[in-house]
Amino acid sequence: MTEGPYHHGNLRAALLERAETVLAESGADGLSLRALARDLGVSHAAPSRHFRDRQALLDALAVSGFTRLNERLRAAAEAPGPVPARLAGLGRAYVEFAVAHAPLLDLMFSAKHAEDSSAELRELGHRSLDTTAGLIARAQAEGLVRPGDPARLAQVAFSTVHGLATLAVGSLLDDTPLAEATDLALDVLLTGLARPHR
Amino acid sequence: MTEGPYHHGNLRAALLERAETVLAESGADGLSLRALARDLGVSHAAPSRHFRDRQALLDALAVSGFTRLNERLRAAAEAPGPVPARLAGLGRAYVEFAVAHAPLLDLMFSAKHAEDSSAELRELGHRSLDTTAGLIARAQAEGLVRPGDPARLAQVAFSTVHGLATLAVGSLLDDTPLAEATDLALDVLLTGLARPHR
DNA sequence: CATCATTGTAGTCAATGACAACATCAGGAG
DNA sequence: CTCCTGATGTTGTCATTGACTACAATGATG
Repeated sequence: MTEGPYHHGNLRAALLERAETVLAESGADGLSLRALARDLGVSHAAPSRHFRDRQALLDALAVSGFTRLNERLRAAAEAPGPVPARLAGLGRAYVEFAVAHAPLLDLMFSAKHAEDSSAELRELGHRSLDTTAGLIARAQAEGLVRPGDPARLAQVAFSTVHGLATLAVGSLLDDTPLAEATDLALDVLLTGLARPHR
Repeated sequence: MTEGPYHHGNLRAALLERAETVLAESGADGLSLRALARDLGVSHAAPSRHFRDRQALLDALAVSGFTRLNERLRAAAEAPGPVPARLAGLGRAYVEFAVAHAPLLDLMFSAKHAEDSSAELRELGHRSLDTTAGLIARAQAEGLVRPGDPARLAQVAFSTVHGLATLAVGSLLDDTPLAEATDLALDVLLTGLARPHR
């Protein structure tokens, strides 16, 4: 009404940034395009210039989330040290990220994305799996992990940590400290993946 | 307008039944109290007599889902046969249920429930874990599973199958048949849980 | 300077959740 | 039998929201 230039300057980025905050605080259900516009001091229809509809914004958030997650995972996978320790680090990194950004993870794995961005999200999800599969393949080469398609073993590893994060967010771990539950899960997982000796 | 007795007779049950169908077909986001009322031929405010608000209906659906899931799990746990086979059956039963009722599972584990029903949901979630823990304790008694708090080992087992179901629903298993992914995950899990020989 | 795609605004519509006031019905108290 | 009362359903209304349309300001480009 009273101030500011006609054009915001970088509304798209501002929308995404504000949306991330709201998502973290109130979950995806609490995200309203009009509320975002109000927060940023623009008109209620301005967001539509950057996101076709609400779902498009949610999709963009999911993409951003996967990108950041993949960076973390790659960093963990490329850390120095023996391969099994790196695998465990990868798992811990995933659980930490998932619990710290629970509503975002929900978005990332929720199955209701537009057809086109769905392809991109699958692609990004695969990158997470590929990172894990790469490390598993390396462990196999060192004779530390059972033989088998690394991609499929990565699915199993991923399932374990993702499920654990879900339980944690859902308050189903009770008084078990998350770190302890994570360590136990990773121990069971890595033991199960290990090459059967003898 | 033109027909039917003033009182529906069993609106609450009818709402829940219809809501389950809509949930399965369109997900939780597609659930509208007014649409339900239209479907059942009652006025738009009638549902409010049975569910304080939309969330209360979703909570009731989640409770119903957990109850049915627990029945399935109990049946699998009490099936005849050796304990390890029953553990695997329990896992398969979970994955099947989760994939067949993906939006319902989302609801059950989504963290945005009213404070009071949240307690009931946690309680029901624990029953699932307890069923698993009971079977694990039995396996420990037979010397088949590593020592340790059965409740915590059950958390790990639960994580694995729940995460696997999430991956499957999110189309992240690619062309891997779900049954094969499940078998592999259960093999890794049960191997990891097994008592370390020697 | 003139043009025009981009970006933002103002106005509108239908759908929805929530609420309030009123209507109907069933069953018990007297 | 009559009256009362609580449970259940209806009608009316409001604010919020997503989506759409027409219009306005901006600034890049020729």
